[in-house]
Amino acid sequence: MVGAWLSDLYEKISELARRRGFFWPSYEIYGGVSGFYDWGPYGVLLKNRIVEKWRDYFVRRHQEYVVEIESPIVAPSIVFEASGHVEHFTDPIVTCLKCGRKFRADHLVEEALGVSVEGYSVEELNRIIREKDVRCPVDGGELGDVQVFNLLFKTQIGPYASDVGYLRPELAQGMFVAFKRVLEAMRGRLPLGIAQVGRVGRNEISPRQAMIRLREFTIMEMEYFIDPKDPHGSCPFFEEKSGVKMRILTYDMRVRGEEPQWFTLEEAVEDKVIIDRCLGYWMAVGQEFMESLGIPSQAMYFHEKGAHERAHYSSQTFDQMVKVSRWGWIEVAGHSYRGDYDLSRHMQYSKADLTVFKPYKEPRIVKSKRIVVNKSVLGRMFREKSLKLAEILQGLRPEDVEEQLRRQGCVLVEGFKVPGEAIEVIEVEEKVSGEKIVPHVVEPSYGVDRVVYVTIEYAYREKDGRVVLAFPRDIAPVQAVVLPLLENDDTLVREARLIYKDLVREGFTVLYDDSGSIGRRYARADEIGVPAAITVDYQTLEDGTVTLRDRDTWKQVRVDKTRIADALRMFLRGARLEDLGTPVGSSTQQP
RNA sequence: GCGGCGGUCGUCUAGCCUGGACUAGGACGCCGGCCUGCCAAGCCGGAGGUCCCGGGUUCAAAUCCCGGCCGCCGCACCA
Repeated sequence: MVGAWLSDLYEKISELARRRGFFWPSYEIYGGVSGFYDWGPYGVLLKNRIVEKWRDYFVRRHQEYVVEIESPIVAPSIVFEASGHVEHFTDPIVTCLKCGRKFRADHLVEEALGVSVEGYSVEELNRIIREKDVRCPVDGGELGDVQVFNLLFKTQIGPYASDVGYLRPELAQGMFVAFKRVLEAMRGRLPLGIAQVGRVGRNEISPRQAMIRLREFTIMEMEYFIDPKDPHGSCPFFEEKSGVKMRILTYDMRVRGEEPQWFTLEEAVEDKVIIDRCLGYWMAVGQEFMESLGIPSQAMYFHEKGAHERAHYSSQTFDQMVKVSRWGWIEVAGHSYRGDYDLSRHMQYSKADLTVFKPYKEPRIVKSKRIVVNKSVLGRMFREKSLKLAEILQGLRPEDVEEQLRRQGCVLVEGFKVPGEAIEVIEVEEKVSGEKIVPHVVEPSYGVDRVVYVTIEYAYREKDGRVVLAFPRDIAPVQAVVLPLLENDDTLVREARLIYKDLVREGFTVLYDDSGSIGRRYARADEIGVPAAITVDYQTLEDGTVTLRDRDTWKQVRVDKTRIADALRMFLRGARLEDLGTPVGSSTQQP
């Protein structure tokens, strides 16, 4: 019974979503294109509130260290060459000419021949397949040529075809490329979190599962830059969350066939289940963030990826999983330890200095040797060769120069003898006040569309044959509905319109509804998850109070209309209904 | 991309097998009016359909055939 209910929960939600305007497949009037979804009016409101909640948990509460930026969707190809996506986001695929099935060419060759072909080019894979006569593992059919599937959306920047651009498949590169600027703006200190919310594109081969797997979607992501040698200083808020409990399934546990286990953050880090304090901290924040959206902690766990399952940049990754009715456990976030891979690669490709200066507590005196070239002597001796020679001499190791001078009184360079009077090695004392380090990065990255979907799924209730979306009050797309008890009484209608306008002026997202019976209107509002209903009735005309109804209990209290905005604000923050006014007797069944 | 199943007002669906009387019917929802003193009540009226798209067979196609698109399931894929 429960299974049957669960299995069509997805159907019910997509039907509701289309009917009431939460989401639907894009380009419907042209037949649709898979992998693209529109968010409708209430979907956008809900999504915005969830994004705002994420900002609150990840950015605002850590504003001393975490800032948000926005960077472009399109990047020049070099960015994704540096990031490794041009190389690694590409799969070599072969098609069986007999049955049409597609396979990863490298996997097939490795399985068939038992040798590693990692890093082989398409041509090499093709040659091996022909030489060794690798065939379709299903029906033994001959294989076609190896093709390359790159999941990056490719485009062109400006009028020249040679200016290749790509749509970003993740936000991270935007933060890495802008790292130097943001660090400067944040006065050069670590730890530094750079967050971003934005659209990305991945040209999936065959996306399905509604908005669980899309070709274009929104990510909420943070790159948290730390000094790897200072695990404690990198996570100054660790203690606040050290008791947060998370269900974790490590790779080893998975191999042994075990179930996820509960760990406090502190245990997980101490037991080395999580390799880094910051990684663990942000997982704990992520756990609380998802719980604040109404996802129970039992319906979540963190799934550690094995070495071969991880992305090319990661040394540990946990997927944050949430259970949904139709597809079982799905990934809503990835929590990765990216090390210094990305910054190092961008330093290499851009030649920019992306290091962070880490001051010592006390400046250190460092003695070092330096080569001093006497250019006037050198110039007189070697004339036009002297500039070139000076450059080479400066590049030598001081110790080697010293050694040569001591042994033979001169330095041999390019076949020339440079005598002692033209070059000497001196010892200098330098005050060094710090060192340059390449920060490591911890990355929590959320797929917004999936998060919104699971939020809807966990908010879905059926009550007396009616559908209620019981969103947590503070993320409900619409916060209140204002209703005159009867639609044909001008006095009630006028009063309700005034209250509606007042609430709009106060900054709330509010509906006004006077069409149909009061019960129908409550039901309509419940269906899109409006947490509060404010009804103007005949008592309002007498004593100026209105009723405030709780979507989840259907209980009502009377509140003075002049205080309704405050009461609503408190209600949305989680105040108990009973504390906001005087109870209305069970009014539902009165004759 | 392969295989299976499916696609009809906003939504859910009847009709399809067995081609024609289908001017594609119903329910819910939506809009307007009446009624209604608190949980999808009732009455009247109304709007709303490329029967997924294209081609074919036929005197005649929502219905049969082929191709495509989209969806679901399985396989493959998912840095």
